[in-house]
Amino acid sequence: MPELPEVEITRRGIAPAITGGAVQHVVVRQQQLRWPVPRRLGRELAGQVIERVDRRAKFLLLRTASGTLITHLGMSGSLRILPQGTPARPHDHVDIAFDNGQLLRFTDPRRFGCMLWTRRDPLRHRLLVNLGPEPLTDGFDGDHLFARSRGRKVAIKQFIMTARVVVGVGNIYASESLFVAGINPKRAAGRVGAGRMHRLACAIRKVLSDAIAVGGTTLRDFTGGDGQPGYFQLRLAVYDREGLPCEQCATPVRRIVQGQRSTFYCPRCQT
DNA sequence: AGAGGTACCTGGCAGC
DNA sequence: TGCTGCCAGGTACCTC
Repeated sequence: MPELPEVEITRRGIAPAITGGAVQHVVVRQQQLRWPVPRRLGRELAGQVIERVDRRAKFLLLRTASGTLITHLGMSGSLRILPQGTPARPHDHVDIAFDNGQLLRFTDPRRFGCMLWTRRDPLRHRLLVNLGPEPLTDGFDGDHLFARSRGRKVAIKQFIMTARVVVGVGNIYASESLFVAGINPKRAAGRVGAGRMHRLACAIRKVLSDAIAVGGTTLRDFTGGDGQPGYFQLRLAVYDREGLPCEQCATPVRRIVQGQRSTFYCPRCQT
């Protein structure tokens, strides 16, 4: 479900409800997520005040004075604020109850998400320490993409989905960004010139920030952290539009598979 | 070092 | 109606 915009929407949805709140107790119904939920999570969190809710890549960081909850929504996860006492439904794996009566509920049918705890600087955690720059901050631009891609034969689409290169570009927005930049997704990363890399970096920024501005892309049942469905669907130019006319030239949008993931592009506009 | 494939898991849907 | 097979937003980890 979530790409970076959806994770950011979730962060903005839950942060006002839980920042400054003290954790009353934690209920873990399903410990087997991507990695096991630590048994000590409830003990560590009980009584702690959430000082900030940060995001790094697609990880959400719930910071307290004694440690940080690191969570990821995987493919199908969501975090929502609910009133305490809301009955749990299937796949509601973790509840964090707050002393103000609120409940932060983690739901994840496919269980590719995670909930971990660290007492150390979370940015030095093994899952975060090797991540590339955030696409919406200053450390990311065309020069960075150009420098990192020289000599690389991997397809540009897979290159921009590599977390060590840049974080937060998932399967949907990779296709969309390449369409905006007019680059064929099959092109070797090392054979995209500096000017086009600049355009690509701009396209990634624009696609992601537009998606955040409209509340994420609605796919199936995505809902933001405030429980409001992401109804304001960003119109996607190519993703999931196989055979439909390109909005620029009317050529049918093509679907291919790269690295076992679907890619959509216009064979005429993207070279 | 880089490229490519596998693994984790469930649900929805098309096709028969 | 019910079965089978395929597809899905992510990413760590394995081998070659």
